[in-house]
Amino acid sequence: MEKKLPTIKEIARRLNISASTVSRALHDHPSIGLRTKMAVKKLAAELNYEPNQTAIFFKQRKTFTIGLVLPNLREEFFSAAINGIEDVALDHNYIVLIGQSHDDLAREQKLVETMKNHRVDGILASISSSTTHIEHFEQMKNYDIPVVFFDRVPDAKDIHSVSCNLYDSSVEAVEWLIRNGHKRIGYLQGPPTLNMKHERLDGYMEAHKKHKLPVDESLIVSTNLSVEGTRSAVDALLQLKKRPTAILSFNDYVTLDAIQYARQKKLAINKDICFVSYANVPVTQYVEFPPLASVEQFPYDQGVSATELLFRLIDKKVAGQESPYENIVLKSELIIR
Amino acid sequence: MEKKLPTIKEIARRLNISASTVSRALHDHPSIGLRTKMAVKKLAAELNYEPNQTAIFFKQRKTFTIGLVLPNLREEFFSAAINGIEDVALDHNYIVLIGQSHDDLAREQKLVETMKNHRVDGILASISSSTTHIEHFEQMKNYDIPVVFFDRVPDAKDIHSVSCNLYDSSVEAVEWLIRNGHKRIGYLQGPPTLNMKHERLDGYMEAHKKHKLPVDESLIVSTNLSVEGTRSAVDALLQLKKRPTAILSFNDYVTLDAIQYARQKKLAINKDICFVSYANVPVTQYVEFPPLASVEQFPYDQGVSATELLFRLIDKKVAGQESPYENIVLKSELIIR
DNA sequence: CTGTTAGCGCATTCAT
DNA sequence: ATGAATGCGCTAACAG
Repeated sequence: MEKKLPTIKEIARRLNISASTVSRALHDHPSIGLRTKMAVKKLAAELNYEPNQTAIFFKQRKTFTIGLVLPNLREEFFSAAINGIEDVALDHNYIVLIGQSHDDLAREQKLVETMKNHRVDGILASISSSTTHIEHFEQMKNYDIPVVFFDRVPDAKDIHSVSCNLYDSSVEAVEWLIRNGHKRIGYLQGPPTLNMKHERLDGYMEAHKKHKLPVDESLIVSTNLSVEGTRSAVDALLQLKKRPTAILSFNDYVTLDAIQYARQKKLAINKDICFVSYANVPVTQYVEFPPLASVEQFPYDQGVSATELLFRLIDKKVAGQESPYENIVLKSELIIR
Repeated sequence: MEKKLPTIKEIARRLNISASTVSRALHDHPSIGLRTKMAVKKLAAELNYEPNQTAIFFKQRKTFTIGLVLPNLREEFFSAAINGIEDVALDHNYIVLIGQSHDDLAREQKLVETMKNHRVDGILASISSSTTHIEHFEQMKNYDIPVVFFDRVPDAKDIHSVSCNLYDSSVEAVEWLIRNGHKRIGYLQGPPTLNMKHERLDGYMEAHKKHKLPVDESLIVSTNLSVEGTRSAVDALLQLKKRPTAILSFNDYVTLDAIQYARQKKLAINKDICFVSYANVPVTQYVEFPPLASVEQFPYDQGVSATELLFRLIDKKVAGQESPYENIVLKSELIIR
């Protein structure tokens, strides 16, 4: 049975006044007689009247909803980011529509499309590893839906973004390894789509340069982030005649797989081979051999910052102003255990 | 600058026909002349016309949105559940509004309220550990918004739910410990709000009974799931004159904290003390001393099942039928490493 | 085959 | 101080 919620009209009918009077009374409009105002409020309370937000959204052409598109929620990095996003959104009386791309471009496109259909007021996105172009996001300009990328930011101009600068920490991480006596340091990078800014690699190079260490190209390998991809990449490093004594790797998840594999290959972790990584996810505290150091990327703060930026864009949009592209860069921090 | 998207009216105006004709043409209504139909479709394509879904939602009194309220996303259990939920939702062309209660009743209430304001078509919920009543969910009946609880299901009648039966697996888990020679088995339970069905405890008792082992009340302790809560609970067990040789504990997260604490206390894990747990979360594969066994609760399947049930309720609602309360119970499974 | 009318729930402009 | 009229974008009942 469809229940019928009381509407402003129903109240008007019962009181023999017009709907607009009811509307104004409810909004404490100054030019409403106290008597009628009281009567309206009283009846509204009795009937448990609540304005139908969807009607209001429809009229105002706003939904008080933001869309969040990200690769997955499994990684603690993203769930931490959501905490920041949700906190800011709730402060603004907004709520979050969520969608996981599972690193699949087609799914990401479908999600963006669906969110557009729902007329979200803005979109936050961290792109999938298979995202080779961002037309689906750029389309949003036609609908006046601002998009802010965070963490996994595409290599494009004319976008808004929030991310951590990994260059400095990368230099620092590699220098730390060098100071600890390592001379052959492998670099296990992620898939090309996620390496577009080369910050990690540039940092790796710079540290070598500063310490006058030659860079051996064969020490640089890639994984698509899958367990198998990581294993074969690590395998390539271990097969080398002169194998590395340390590996800088894309993120903690990859590193855990890498460490597991190295152990299977009977290497003594932190002795035969050391690992330094990115993300600094909390679960690593429970594992036997966590990376010796990891670059904290402050997911919560990125989430907060991205969402705040998005709200600035939304506010400007309703004010009819153009916004210059903003690319906020936060600092990262090397955490040594 | 507010862009103006083409509307059905605009098309009508340009073609000097009525809006309803345009609407029908776009929907391939049978009784529309081929010529006008083509003309409409052609112009619509040229203008990149897309129906304004929010208007349609408004008219149909549906939002194609479901609300998901859960304690947090950090636990892999919940993020796995979301995968199931999202997959089913997307199949139905629905999208998911998300909200984390962070185990705070007030926040849970606010989230439910907000989702109601957004007129979600249904709500999926896993209650917070501080949820002592469910009035805020029951209120949803007044708005014809069906609610399905999953995993953390409140102890109430007249609700819909999907959960795992933990009784059998609990018996099995404890019996497994007993068969492995343990005679004093501690039980580290969660907060009272999450133990309402006592399935774990009943199973624990039953296994003792079957094997004619006495149950020592002092072996049963509780944690509020915080690290400190878990530590002091474990501490209580370790302080006992006759300390347990094994502990059955609320879930893997609690267990990881418990194990960490036991190690700090210089106990040899799996020798001085063994752990068996619930949830079987994947991260445990990376840790040095995972629980020896864990009860798989199939979060993905729970998510799928709960969402399917929710859609059945939504469909019946639009068909104007009453639905009997459904409480789906899935099997759990003890996974031994 | 197509147009006219009405209405979803609300806010707002223009009258009175 | 209040009511009538209008419109947001779309669909559908009713009329030709």
